[in-house]
Amino acid sequence: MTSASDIHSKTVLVRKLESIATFSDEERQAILSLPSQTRVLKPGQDIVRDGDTPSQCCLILDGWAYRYKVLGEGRRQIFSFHIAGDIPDLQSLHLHTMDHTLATVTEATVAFIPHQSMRELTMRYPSVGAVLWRDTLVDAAIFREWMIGIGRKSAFGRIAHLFCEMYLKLESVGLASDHRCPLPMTQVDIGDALGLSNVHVNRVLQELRGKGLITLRSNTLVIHAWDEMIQASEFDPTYLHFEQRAAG
Amino acid sequence: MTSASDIHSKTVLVRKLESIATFSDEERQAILSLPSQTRVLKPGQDIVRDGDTPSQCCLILDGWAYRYKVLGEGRRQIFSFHIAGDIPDLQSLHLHTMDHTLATVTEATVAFIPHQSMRELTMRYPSVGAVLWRDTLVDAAIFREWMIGIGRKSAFGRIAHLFCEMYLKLESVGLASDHRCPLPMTQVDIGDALGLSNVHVNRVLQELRGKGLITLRSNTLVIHAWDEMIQASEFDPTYLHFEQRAAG
DNA sequence: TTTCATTTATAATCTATGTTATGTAACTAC
DNA sequence: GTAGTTACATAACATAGATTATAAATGAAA
Repeated sequence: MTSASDIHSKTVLVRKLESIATFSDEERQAILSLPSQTRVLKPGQDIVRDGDTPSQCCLILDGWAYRYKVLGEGRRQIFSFHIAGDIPDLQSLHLHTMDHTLATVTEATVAFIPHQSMRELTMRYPSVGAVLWRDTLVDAAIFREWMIGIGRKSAFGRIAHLFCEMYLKLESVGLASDHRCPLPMTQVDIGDALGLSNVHVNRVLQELRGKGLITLRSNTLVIHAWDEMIQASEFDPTYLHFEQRAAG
Repeated sequence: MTSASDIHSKTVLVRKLESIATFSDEERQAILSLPSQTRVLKPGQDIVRDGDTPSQCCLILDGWAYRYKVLGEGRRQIFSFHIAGDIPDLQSLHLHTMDHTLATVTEATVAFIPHQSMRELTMRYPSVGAVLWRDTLVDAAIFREWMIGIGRKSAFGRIAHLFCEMYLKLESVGLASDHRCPLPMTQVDIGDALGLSNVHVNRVLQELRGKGLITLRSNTLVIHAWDEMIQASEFDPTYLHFEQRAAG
């Protein structure tokens, strides 16, 4: 639990938003000055539930989270995985009733920011509001890309695509490099995200390993053959809408 | 082709946005005063293409549109169907490169509104901007719901769910009532939206008819057994985030 | 070090849905 | 009114991935 003047927690937010936009110093400062309350949560713990009407949103500072909805007979669909810098329930700012649940994958440190403060920020700095809007639009673009996978790609292509996506998301905020990244979700989680059974996820993982494309051990993914992976999964990063920056 | 002072074209936009929000007279007037250029398009015509960087967005005045992306070997994933009042490419206001294509299903009348005018509107009336943002968030909520269907529901449940959703969307803007609505897409389109082959879509339609749940003829859908349909498809309209209005 | 729970691995069997093929009905365009 | 085109319907066969079952690793807890 930290005080409202804790600036460090929002640097991860600035870093994330700067992967899809640019800010002036004043805008950056306004984001860093947002009030927030930090908390550490256990793995597998719900943060906001389907049906809730939250009055704050949740910034991930460390660890992983995911969004899901449960159906009858134990079926579950996972919509997204989230990492440090993400605000996975930013949509609750304008959709007052949650239509799904947000939960932790790993132990996670999260900062809660009051909706009221977010609204004041977007009113005072409409250009920051536009970036937050943009962030929710990228979120939607990722949903569309997942729809393509679940609807029209093989299990092999789907899993390879997810791995490429997660690697690039982590790399874009400095949490991965050299085609190596953390990947803490279970095979059941991967299946529920991609519309597959855990058994079939396991089969495909063996296949990916057998072909020498990846290593996946102790929650660490290494992609050995990036080009083959993006080709096999028809991966094109356009949909992530990263801000283009001069290389260097 | 109409002049910039054509107010009637924006009344369908106001009607649509009032299905998910409320406006003051001044806000309503500001929306009606947006400049636009109207055009009539043939069925199956692309409006904005994957890779384009449009400087306007497209308001549907009449007819149906849909969004899709094509993969290799003729595979196609449809992301959404759109009706009068929708701005299917509103996301292009903040995502500058299209990551999919928008096209007409039927002959359609559309109004193009310059991004610049939309930006000015959101700057002058932040509350209107919030409603437009909200509209893109509902769009994303519908993507999530489709992911559930494609990932975790049977073909039967998916198709029934789509029919319930389209009926409610049309009803909410006064384009349907009595569980009867237009449904102009082909069985191939339905398959590409729900991750099914056209053959299987046909099988399931026969089954829906055989059980007396629906009639579907000449692009008109009638849902005879609403309760059974929503039960079979696990349909819960919360995700559409309609503005609650006092019944009357 | 043993216990308990979770995750991963693997095999055998089954099924929902895909694929291919063909015919018919409904529109469109002269 | 006929030709061409598109959409719908149906059958036979094929398969990707589901289901069920079991057990081996792994890791946390005591």
